[in-house]
Order: sequence, then C-alpha cells, then structure tokens
Amino acid sequence: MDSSKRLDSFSAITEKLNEDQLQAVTAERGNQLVLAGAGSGKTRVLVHRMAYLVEHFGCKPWEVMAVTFTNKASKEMAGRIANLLGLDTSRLWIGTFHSLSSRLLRRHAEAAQLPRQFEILDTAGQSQVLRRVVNQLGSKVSSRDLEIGQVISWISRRKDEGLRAQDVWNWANSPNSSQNVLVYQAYEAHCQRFGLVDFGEMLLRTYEMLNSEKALLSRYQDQFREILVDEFQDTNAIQYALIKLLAGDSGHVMAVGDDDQSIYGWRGAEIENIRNFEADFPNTQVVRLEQNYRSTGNILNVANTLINQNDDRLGKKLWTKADEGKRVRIFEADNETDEALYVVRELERWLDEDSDRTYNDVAVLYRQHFQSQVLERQLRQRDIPYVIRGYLRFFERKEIKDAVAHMQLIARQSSDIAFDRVLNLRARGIGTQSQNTIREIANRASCSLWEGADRVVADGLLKPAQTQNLKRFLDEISSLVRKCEGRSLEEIADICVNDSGVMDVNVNNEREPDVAESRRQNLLELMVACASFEKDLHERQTIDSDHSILQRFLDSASLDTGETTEEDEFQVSLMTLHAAKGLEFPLVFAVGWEQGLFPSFRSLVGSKLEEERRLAYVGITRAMERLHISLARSRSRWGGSAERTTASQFIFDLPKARLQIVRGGLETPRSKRTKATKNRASVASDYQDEVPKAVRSRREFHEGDRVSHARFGSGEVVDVSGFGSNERVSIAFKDGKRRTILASMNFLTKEN
DNA sequence: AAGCCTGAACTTTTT
DNA sequence: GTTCAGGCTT
Repeated sequence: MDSSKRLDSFSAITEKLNEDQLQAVTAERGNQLVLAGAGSGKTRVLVHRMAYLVEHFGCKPWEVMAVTFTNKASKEMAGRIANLLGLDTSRLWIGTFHSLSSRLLRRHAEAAQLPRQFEILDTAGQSQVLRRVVNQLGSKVSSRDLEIGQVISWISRRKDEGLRAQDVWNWANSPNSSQNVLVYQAYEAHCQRFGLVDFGEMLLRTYEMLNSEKALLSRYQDQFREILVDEFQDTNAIQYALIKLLAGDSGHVMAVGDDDQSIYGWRGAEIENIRNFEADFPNTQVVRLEQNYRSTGNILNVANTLINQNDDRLGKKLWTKADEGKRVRIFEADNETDEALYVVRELERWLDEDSDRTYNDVAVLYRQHFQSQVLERQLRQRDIPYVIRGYLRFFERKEIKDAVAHMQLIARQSSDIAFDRVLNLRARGIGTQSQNTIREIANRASCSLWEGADRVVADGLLKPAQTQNLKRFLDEISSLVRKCEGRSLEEIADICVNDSGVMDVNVNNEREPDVAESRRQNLLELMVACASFEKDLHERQTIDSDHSILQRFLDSASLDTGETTEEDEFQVSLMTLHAAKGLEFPLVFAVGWEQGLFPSFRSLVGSKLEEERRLAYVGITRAMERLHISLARSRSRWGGSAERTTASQFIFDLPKARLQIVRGGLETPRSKRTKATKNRASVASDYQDEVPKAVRSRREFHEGDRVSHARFGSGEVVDVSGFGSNERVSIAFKDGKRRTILASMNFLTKEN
C-alpha cells in the first residue's frame, strides 16, 4: 500500500471520533472494556478499532476476531469495515458466537469427536429429537407432565453453563430435576450417535475441543491476537469461558457492552460477565462512552430516570448536546384497538409534518409477538406498508422447511429429521404402521431411519404393497441424490423444489390462493438465495475444500434467520423490544405498557424485574426524535373477553416533567379538551394510587393451598404469579395435569 | 392409510 | 382466534 493511501485511510479511521471514542480506538494493544451507553457510537468504535489494529498496529486480518450476537450485527460490521478500509473482509473473522463455532467444528470435526457431516439442530429439530428420546425412555420418565419446551430450556441452560449431564448427575436428588437429568443424558447420547448438534452444543463442544486438544488451542491462541466482543453484557458462561480460553495469556480482548442493556438473562446471559471483566482480565483499560448521539434531551432524560431505579449497575449517565425535543407522550387508550388506532393516526400526522420523513423512520415496539395482530389490522386498513421483524423467520416457513429438508436429506440420508419431513410431505401409502416398523428396526439396530427403511425393504418386513411403496420412496430420493451430484447449489435447490414435488404440494391449495401464492414466491426466493449464497462464496473465495457449498448453506440456514432487509422499500417496522436492540428510529411507539404484559407477569415474581426494566430502557433509547408510550385500559387475549388492565409500574418510574399524559380518544372535540386538560393532574394522581394498590393487593392463593376447580376437580397450588386481576395460579390437578388459572375468574375455591 | 372432527392449550423474549 | 394432537370415520 502506498503511503498517501495509507494516510488517507488512517485519518478516516480517527476523524469524526469524540475524545472517549478516540481513546478506545487508539488504545495500546491490551485488554479493554468499553462501557458504551445506548446510541453512543458503539459499533463505530468496534469497527474503527478493528481498522486501527490492522492499519496502525499491522495486525493481519485473520488475527482479528470480532464476535457479535446476531447475524445482522456481524453483517453490518463487515459492511462498515469494508467501507472504511476497502479491506477484504473475508479474511477477518467476523461472526456470531454460533457461526464462528460452527466454522471451527466443521474444520476440526474429528478433534471435536463429531462426524464430518454433523447436522445443526434448530429449536424445532431439538424438540423433535427430545420427543423421541422421551418416548424411548418410556416408563423411566413420566412423559405426561414433562413439557418438552420446559425440558429444552432446562437442558439449554445447563449447556450455557457448560454443564454436561454427568456434571449435573448429583442434582438427581431433587425429584424435579432428576427426570431432566435422565432426559439430558439420553438426549446427549442420541445426539452423539446421530451426529446432531444443537445451538448450545456448538459452543460447549467448541470449548471442550479447544480445551482438550492443546495443539489446536495454541494454534488458535497464536492466531487470534485480538478478540473483540460486542454486546458483552449478554454473554453466557460458556461464551465467556470460550473467549477467556482463546485469549490465553497473550491475546487481547476488547469487550464492548452496556450492563443496562442486558436483556437475555432468560437465555443464560450473565450480566456478571461484564461487571467482573475488569477484575478478570489483567490491566484492563476502561472507557466509558456516555455521550449520546441519537436521542433528544427529553427522551434521554426519561430513559436515564427509569434505569436509575435499578440497584445493581456499573453506573453511567448518558448526556446529549441535542435539544430537549418534544415531551414523551403517554397515551392511555380504552382498549387495544384504540391503541392501534392512535399509533396509526399519530404516525400519519408525524409523516405529514415533513415530506422527508418516510415509513422507514417509524417503529412500533411491543413485548410479545401476539400484540402485532391488532396493529397489523389497523395498518392494513390505512394501506400503510409494514414489516414484522423477526417473527416467522424465512427458514421457519413450512414450504422452505420442506425444500431444505430435501436438501438436507440429499446431503446426508441419515438425517432422521429430514427423513420424517420428506416422507410425510405427501401421501405415499406409507402410514403410521409402516413408519412405526421402520422406527423400531432403526432403534433396534441403532441406525438412522434411512438405513432402517432400507432393511425393512430388504427383509420384506411389511406387506407387499407397503414394501413396494416404501421402496418407491427410497428409489425416488436416491435418484434425486444422483441427480444432484456435481451440481451447483442453485441447481440442487431447483431439483429439491421442483423435482421433489415440494412446489406442487405447497402451491396446490385451491382454498387459499393467497397462501399458495406466497409459498410459491418464497420457494422462488429460496432458489434466488441459493444462487447468491453461492456467488458470494465464490467472490470472497472462502470455499473450504473441507466441506461442500451445500453443507455451508445448510449451516447458514440453521443459524441465520434469513431475514433480508430491503433498504429501498418504505415500510413501518413492527417488532418485539428484544428484536429492537441495536436499532434506532426517529419515531418510536412503545405499546402495551400494562402490568402483566410489560412487565410480563412472569417477571413480577422474584428478581426478574430489573431485566424487564432494562428492556424498557432499550425500548426508550431506540427513539431519536419522538417517543410515544401507550397502554390499553382493557385488553382481550385470544379472542376472549376483555380484561381490565393496570398501567405498567414503569410509567411511574418516569419523570413527570418530561411527559405529556393524554387519555382517551384523540377525536375528543376541542370543547371537551379542557376537561381532559383539567383532568390531567387527576390522571396522574389516579395512576399513582393505582399502582401501589395493585402491587400491594394481597394474593388470594398461595403455594401449597388445596383448591378445587369447577371443571378439573381438586388439586394443589404449585405456583402463583401476578397480583389482583393478574393473579395466576398454577395447579397440579389430580388427573396429573398442570394448569394455570386466572384467579379473578372465580373458578377456584379453597379446600380445607 | 388418510381425511375429518373435536377439544385443549396457547403467548415471552432468540442464536 | 389458531394450531395441533388424538380419536374417529371412510
């Protein structure tokens, strides 16, 4: 590189940085903790630091590893660094914890004690495997009250903690978890036998591999001299251990994060990781980024006041040079429809104020996905284009799963999950009976369903007609496999969509032409995605001979949400508060601020409230210019009757001087406005009475109470959550089932 | 074997 | 209101 160009890119790296940012970017090589408040230029620091490491300290691109939590974040980082340096980003190790782990595991499958073609399990696959494992355990566990979802999260938490089944074996003395341990153990064995790797396993396995293969470890310790970790507050124990291991004695770690934005505790994130970083990594330089470049003074003040209510913080106070801006509006709607109407009307009004504003400037944030429905209805009614971010991911759609299952089965016939899905795609004259036989044979021989089916055919274990049908199926797939040999990814996708019957099955739906059309579109999009995936790999020359393009595509299908962001399309964004982290919008609506919804009723018990408050903080700090917080005084869930709600306690954590509280319909005539204005003080005071009362109000039921239900008979209370109208009682009934009943419905009476 | 009907559960948040 | 498992019918 000639010197003038070097100078150019060098000044590009350091200019436009404030003093704190500059300090972080140009620090000597060593451990560094950057406490970066919301909107303080966190990504910018990360990107510029990477560039500085390469340009100033002469690091080789492959010596720098940057870890993020989402694919979106890593793509953005790669894009920005390419922009800044024109650097070949393919040489940098930028990715999520999971994608980097999968890369290492694929490369060193043998060292990791995995088959070369191991399969990545997504949550759905995990739940299928667990179902089978529980069934096989049979009488050893009572599968009745074993809820698969609960077991999944239990096992995942253990893996997040770095614990194997044998490590928690002694937990078996507690009756509740002894079943979990049994299932964990069986699940572990099953996955190992069939080469299955779930999300948590990827990290744990990578850690174990590096920890036991010292040669491999020192090779990577030597390679990754500089490790940068984004969103450090959301790392779990195993991720932390992995970073620590890779850094070794001589590597440097730059941890960037904000303890106030730790919102993934439920997924194993340990906020302590960021709090203890300084103590745990020697000679850490700590930099605080406290200047906010995103929000108005009012918005920032509201956010600061709220988060101040949390006790346990590293402490940080964001400030801004920006104007105060408008006050934050609190809108109290009668019901959820009115709330949605309010959102639509206000966003239209806001867009009308300035012709430069577009739908892309607007986001609506909610706590739970189901809240999008009522909003969607109103948006559609006004023909406002919108997109729901992060709900039904591309690769989770039925038609896409059908096609990808074919691709998986072609890559690896021993994939049971793909086998099941492909077999049941359409009626093939292979029913439950035949499938049970196959499964039995496979279980007995401890082989895959594919091999099992092969044996069933060879040994003629079914009636002639069924054997014939099964043989036809196996032949069909085998011929697809042959057809795909030596083909490009795009061609394989084409074969798996069109020759497999996936397209026909999904598009022949006369009852719902809309659904059929969108499925057709999605399948076409899949083929396009395959084409560009392939092109991308070729361009960046990152084709490993280790494994095929198909394999890499399948990996990315499990790990990447496949969400495409069409920049040039103008649409309002709808998403959960979690999904909003890292994003910013000029206009933000935060809806559904009601006790039990936000904060969620699960967080009302125990110490989970602080995390919920951090979530509120994340939501508020997404807003740049204007923020509306709203609640509905009554809300009906799943089409049932409307229930009265109580305002979220978080509303009372906000500084009144920065708020504008509005109640009821916007269509209130001017003459009546005065009344509303007169009421303002009383609205506020009304609120203030309300919350403590609701929170204080005693519970009707307690753990251990014997109760009876009009319909389900008698049982024992095992858990109570929420208060007042939100009091929910979990009861273990005599019939062995566990149900949660809303106390206010008066279905319950106490037995003495 | 496959399609239709019923009732029960369903809602955290995600790699 | 929707989905999904389980049971029933053809």
